[in-house]
Amino acid sequence: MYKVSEFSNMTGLSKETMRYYADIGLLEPVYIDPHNKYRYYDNNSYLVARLLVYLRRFNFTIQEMLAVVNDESFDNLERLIREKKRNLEAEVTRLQGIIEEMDDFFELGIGDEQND
Amino acid sequence: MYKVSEFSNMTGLSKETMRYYADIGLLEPVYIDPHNKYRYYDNNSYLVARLLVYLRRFNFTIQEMLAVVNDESFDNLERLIREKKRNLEAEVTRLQGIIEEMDDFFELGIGDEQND
DNA sequence: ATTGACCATGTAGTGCACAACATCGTTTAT
DNA sequence: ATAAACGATGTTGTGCACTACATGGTCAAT
Repeated sequence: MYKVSEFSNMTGLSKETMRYYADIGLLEPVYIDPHNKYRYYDNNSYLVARLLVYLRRFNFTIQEMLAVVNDESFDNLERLIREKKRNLEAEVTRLQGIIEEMDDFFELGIGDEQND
Repeated sequence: MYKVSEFSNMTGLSKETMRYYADIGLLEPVYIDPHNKYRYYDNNSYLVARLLVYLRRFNFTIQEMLAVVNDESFDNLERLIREKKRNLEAEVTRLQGIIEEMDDFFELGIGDEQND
C-alpha cells in the first residue's frame, strides 16, 4: 500500500493528476483511511497506472481511457489502440502534406509576389 | 474596399476571427467608417489574410503570426517557416516513435501479463 | 510539545484560438 | 415606412487535462 507521494514517484503521474483521475473514476484508491482520509494505492493500481501512462502517450483522451478501464476484460484495448494507431498514421500523413505545402510555398513564393 | 462578410467569404476566415485578429493587431481594417464604425478591408488586407491562412495551416501560433506581420519587411518569414518545418518534422518523428511503441505494446503485451 | 513534512478539500486558473450570445444601431430593399 | 439583413460591442463559453492556490487537518521525529 502506497501513499500518494510514493505512488506518484513510482508512476510519474503527479499527485494532482492522481486526485483528478480519482475524481473522474479513472483510477481510484483501493483504500481510504476513514480517520484521516489518506488515499492508498496498491500493486494492481500500479499496473493500471502504467497502462494509463502508455495510453496517454498514445494520445488517448480521458474519455477513451475511461472506456478502457471500464471494460474489465480489457477486450476493447487492442481494438482501441489499433484505432488510435490509424489516427496517428493519418495525422502523420496530414503533417507530411503540410510539410510539402511549405516547400511549395518556398518555390512559388505565395503571398508576396504581386504586391500592390 | 470590402465589408467583413464579403471579406470573410473571400478569405475563409470567419467574421469572429476577423474581429479577433483586429483586436490583437494581427490584421486590422484599413478603414473604419467614423459614422457607423463599419470596418473595411482592401486588396492588400486580402494578401495578408491569405498569408495568415497559410501560416495557420503551418501550425503557427498567434504569437508567431504576430512576429511575422510585425516584421514589415517579412525578412523573418522564411526563417520562421523553416523553423516550423523542422518542428513539424520532429513531430512526425515523435508520432512515428509512438506508433512503434504501439507495435511493441502488442508484441510484448505490456500491462496485462503478470496480473495478480 | 513543537515543528516541518505530508495529506485532504474546494475553488479558480491555465493555454490556445476562437465561437456564441445578447443587445444595440445601420443599411438596404421593397 | 418598414422589416430583414448586416454591422458593432461586450461578455461569456468552449475543450482538454490538468495545475495552482488557499486553507486546514495529520503524521513523524525530536
